[in-house]
Amino acid sequence: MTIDYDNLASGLNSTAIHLLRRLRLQDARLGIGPARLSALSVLVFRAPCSLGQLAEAEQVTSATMSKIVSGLVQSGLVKRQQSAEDARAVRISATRKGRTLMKRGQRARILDLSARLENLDPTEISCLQGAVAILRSMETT
Amino acid sequence: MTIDYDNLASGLNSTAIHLLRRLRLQDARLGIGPARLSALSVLVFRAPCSLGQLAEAEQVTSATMSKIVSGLVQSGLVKRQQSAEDARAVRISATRKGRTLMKRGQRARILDLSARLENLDPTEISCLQGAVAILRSMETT
DNA sequence: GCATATTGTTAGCATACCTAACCAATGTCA
DNA sequence: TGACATTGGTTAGGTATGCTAACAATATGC
Repeated sequence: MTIDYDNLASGLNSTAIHLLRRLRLQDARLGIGPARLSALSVLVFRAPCSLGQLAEAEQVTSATMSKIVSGLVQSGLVKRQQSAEDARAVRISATRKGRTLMKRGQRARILDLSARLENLDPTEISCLQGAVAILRSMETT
Repeated sequence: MTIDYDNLASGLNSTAIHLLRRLRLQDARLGIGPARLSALSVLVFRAPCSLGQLAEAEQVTSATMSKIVSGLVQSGLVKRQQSAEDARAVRISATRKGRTLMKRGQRARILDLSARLENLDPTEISCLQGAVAILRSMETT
């Protein structure tokens, strides 16, 4: 059996981009875009970290992450603090406002994507969960 | 059994954004980004269409799609033609160069994402294929 | 014929990505 | 100890991509 990897790759590209476009609409109501939300969730659900660590977790350059963080700081969702171990580095953590927004953000997702997920049967759900896990493991390969 | 829809939704968001970031790096070598590639693939693998139809297929506004198409036209990958049925409308189709690129693009994906897909076992592959199909059907819900 | 709806383009704005350049702090080695 | 290399982060410049608003041309329906 020949597996059409190209077709699958193309399908992943297209579904990913469409999914993000839909989520972008939802996120706009929170006044925050996908990149900022993704970075903020790392800080809220994992731990405060350095800018370089955050950039690595999010797979962008530190230049890009510096800008994303600046936007988050401006919105009062995260704060930059001088690192105790290294004077070059900064430690970035979520503010109370940022943590609250993540909770509200999750609520908004329930109304849209999660609601659509609820229309699926359990095999489809576990299929998606499996796909997420696979793609995650591929990220670290 | 309680399904954590929020966690799955969040996982889908995060894996989608990371996947696209990785693809963006690859696509830059082809001189085309994910949005243009997605639009081009609609024209190549489905059919030429109007700008509004393309915008709808890609779930963006016609203003956005006008810009994406302008970039594709500038790269010689698609062409705009006056519609025969409606003087307001344009008909957008892939050029030979655009069709060739889709083939070459697919080849380049083999070297990156497709290559990583090749490391997966068949159950993982069919899981991803299933996920793409599920997400596609969710798009039209 | 005229009011309204449709189609697509452009302007303006914001976000998100990159590379390049730069500076300060830290680490390494003779 | 000091010269040099590396690290960490910021800013500038540029491109792409998303939106809304405004507009012109065309199509539709009364």
